[in-house]
This record gives sequence, C-alpha cells and structure tokens, in this order.
Amino acid sequence: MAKKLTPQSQDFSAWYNEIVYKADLADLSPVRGSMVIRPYGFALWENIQKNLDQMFKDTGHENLYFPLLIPMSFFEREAKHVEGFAPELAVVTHAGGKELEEPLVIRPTSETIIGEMYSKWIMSYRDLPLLYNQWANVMRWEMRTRPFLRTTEFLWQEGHTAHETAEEAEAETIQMVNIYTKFARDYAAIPVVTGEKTVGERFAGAKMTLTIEAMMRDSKALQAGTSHYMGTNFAEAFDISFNDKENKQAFVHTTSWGLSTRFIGAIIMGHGDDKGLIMPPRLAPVQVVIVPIFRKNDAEAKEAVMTKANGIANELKAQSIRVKVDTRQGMSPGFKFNDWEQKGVPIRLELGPKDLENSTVVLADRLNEAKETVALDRVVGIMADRLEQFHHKLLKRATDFRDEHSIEVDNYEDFKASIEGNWLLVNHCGSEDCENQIQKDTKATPRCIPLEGIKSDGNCVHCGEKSAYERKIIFAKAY
RNA sequence: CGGGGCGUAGCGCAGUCUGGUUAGCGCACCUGUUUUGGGAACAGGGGGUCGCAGGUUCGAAUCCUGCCGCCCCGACCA
Repeated sequence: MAKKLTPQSQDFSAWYNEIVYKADLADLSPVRGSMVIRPYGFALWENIQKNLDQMFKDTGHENLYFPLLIPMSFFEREAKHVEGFAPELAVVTHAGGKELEEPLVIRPTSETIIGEMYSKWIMSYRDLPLLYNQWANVMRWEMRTRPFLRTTEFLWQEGHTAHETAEEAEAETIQMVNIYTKFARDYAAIPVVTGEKTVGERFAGAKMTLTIEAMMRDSKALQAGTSHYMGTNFAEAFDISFNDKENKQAFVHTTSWGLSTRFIGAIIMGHGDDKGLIMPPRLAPVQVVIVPIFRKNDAEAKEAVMTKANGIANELKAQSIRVKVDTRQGMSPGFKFNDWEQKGVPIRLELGPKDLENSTVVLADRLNEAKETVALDRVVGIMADRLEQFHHKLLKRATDFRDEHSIEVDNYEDFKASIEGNWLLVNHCGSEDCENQIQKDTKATPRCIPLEGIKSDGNCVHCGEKSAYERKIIFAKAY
C-alpha cells in the first residue's frame, strides 16, 4: 500500500491494473481471465444494477431468468450469430460422469434460448409486446482479458423484447439506448456519445446496433452499452410467429440490449486520476468517509471524537447518504487519507481534537486540491448539496475532456497525425474494406455514427468516395 | 496459432552463468514500545514441496532431459 500508483501519463494500462487491485475492486481468480469481484467493486455494481433496473421497470419491463446452459444446436440456427460467437464458446461435453449426447454451451448471450421459449409463449398479437430483462452471468472465451473490461465470465443485464412491427421494435431499441445514455450521464457522470454502429461493427445477427461510447482519460473509446434491433432474423430462426389482427401469420420483430460489468471499467478509466479512482457520487459505494483523529493513549479525546464522528454519520445516514467511519486501528491519518482518495470517495471529513475545540470539521473534496473548514453544526446540512455539486463538476470535467479531444479532420494525412489521443469526426464511405484498411493502418475503428452528429455529406476521409451517411462519424482507438 | 519473457514466502525480486554448511532482500503479516492533522519509527517474530517429474553428483534453486503453468506483443472481441 505504501507504493505509489504508476502515473496515468507514464503507463495508462499499468495505472489501470494497479488501481483495480489497490482499490479492492477485484482480485485475480485461479482460472485464467476470470476475476473475483470484491465487496467494494460489487457494491458499485449493485448500485449500477439498482438504478438501471428501476429505469427498466419504469419503462414497462419485467425481470425473469433463463438457464446458463444452451444446447449446441441452437447456435446453428442463425448463421451470422454462430459465426460471430463460435470461436469464443465454452462448451460442456461431460456431465454426471458421462459424455453428453449433445454438448451444452455456456451462454455467451441468451438470444437463442430466449428465441426458443418466446416461440412457445407468443401466439397472438395480444401477447405483444413482450418486454423482458434478465440479470445474469455469461462467458466468452476471449484471447486477451483485462479486469472488468474483458473477462472470461462477466455479469450483465440482457433485455430481450418482441414486437408486432418493425417501427415498434426500432422505437424500443432507441428507447433503451437512450436509457443507457441517461444512466451514464445522470448516474455515472459519463458524457457518452450515442450512435449507430456501422455495418462492419454490428452485433452478430442484428439489423441495427446502437451504442454508447465513452471516452477514457487516455482518450481511447470504450463501448459501454449496446442496443440491437434484430429485425425478424431471430424470429425466423426460432419460429417466433403470431396471428396478427387480420389473422395472418407474421414473425415478431425482436430487440436485445445489454450493459455489463465492463461499465465499471468505464467509471475507473473515465474519471480516475493519478491519485486513484474518482467515484461518481450517485453510484459511489461510500459517498462520505469520516476519518477520526486522536492519540491512542488519550482516551478522553478518543471518546469525544468517536462520539461526534458517529453522530455525524448517523445524521447523514438519516438522509440516505452512504457514509463510513474509518475506525481502523494502528494506521496514521495520512495513510487513511491516501487510502480513501485511492478508492475515490467523493467527500472526506477529518475530525480531531482541534476541530472539536473549534466546533469545526475539515472537509476534503476528491476533485479539489484545497481542504476547507466547516462549522460542525452546518456540515450535515450541506452534504446532500455538496454531493450533487460533485456530480455536476465530475460530469463537466469529463465533458470538457471529451470535447477537447474530439476533432474534425477531412484528409487522411491529418487523420493519421491526430488519431493518437483524439476521437476524429470524419466523412466515411461506409465500405467495410475501407474501414479495415484504416484499422490496419492506424488501429482506429469506427466507433459510431452519432445520433446527434455534425451534418455533412462530403467525401470519405480515406478513399475519397462519397459519404454513406449524412453526417460525420467517429473513428478512434478503442478498448 | 506466430514472436519474446518468466516460474524461489501472500506480493515484488536477488541468488542460477562458476553446484558447497542454516536459501536471502523489500513490501505485507504477528507481538511490544514510542507515534498519529498527508502513505510512522525501532526492536523482536512467523511464514519456503526453490513450477512438476526424472537424471548426473559425496552434495542440486543452481548442471542435463522431459513435462506443466503463467505473463507480454500480434490476429479476435462487450
């Protein structure tokens, strides 16, 4: 713990790996590529879950649960889907001491088994729309893994809806990406760019993929949530048909949308600095930490300080503020200050004998350099407002950073010169070959066609063909 | 699967080239004392199949053979 974090500017990846372990978010597990999410990390995930879940329910969705194992044959029904996932499937071939007749796949996503069940449940237009979501774990056997960003097993929610018409399903797809956008901005203080994936970057089997893209502090992009319109592809593969109002058979239009524990990676890299994490207050496991200060052999002072610290904590709890009193023994106050800064707690109160004499408390804000002294009888009253301000300061900081590192370029020389450290807004022809050449050249990929982008119909930044979109699209290096 | 590297205490490493008593250092951990308002100091202490198996030798962490595992870079990906 005494060791300093590697500065972001020196080695961003090293910084990331160190802070994940130092802040007690996660630990390595014995199985390659999978991790243990520790209480501090899991509390963050629980806060993500709780708030997103409410947003889903507010828009009419219900939760349910599908099983982990899926028959292998299901993956062969939708050609593009199997093509997309085949290399990264983990397969169970033996159980109960015998080889299974048909191998079972550990779900990499649940479209197929959900399709199977929906085909039994949906008979009539009266059964539609079907608006379900599940919180689950999934497995994808990735080549290279990193804590939270890409682990073999990860936690997520996957929403799967079925609709009567394309229009309705598309509206759902857009509604859900908008929920992700709002969640990222209003809870995580991350100003994502929302847009559509190009054909080459679409989800396996989808007709439209919408994404939220977040800029990390090294200015690389992280896809933080996606919402897909599947058309009738899955309905046709799994025979999800219904009788419409005219008593004609029709296939349903389906959507799916997901946000995973990767989002924790977005919070770490989107806000963190050289001191460690910076937790967005609305999701922070601990919003306020109180560090009591006293000498071990001064029982009277200890008693007075602890009583006051617990008193403040109880009053904050009564306002539903998540507060912790650091009662750990044998650690110097300086150590504790650094420890909580590393963990990214937004506001820290330091309370010692000197403060009690003056009826004050020292308040340190994770985003400010300077500390301030606040009257003891005011500190509880200002806290909710301080946390609100913290959220807005954090969001502004991230928004300014994103905007400073987003630039328009209109020729390939400038593209190559500025791709390091920036998101580039460019005209593009829409060809997958052209995308691939740019990636080979620069490691940058099309992140999205922003929903609210700069209108433009110029020529492709790389090949000079006419733009395929009526707006500029974002290219960036990504995680 | 191509290229590179590493397996010695919970973590990070030295020792291996040139075999030799009890395998060492830093951090972490335990006990005590003094400390405590920005990562405390001192003293004492616990903890090891030196990746695994075999071989050479009076003697192997060190030399030989085989195996296993992990990490980094690339192609793939939320």
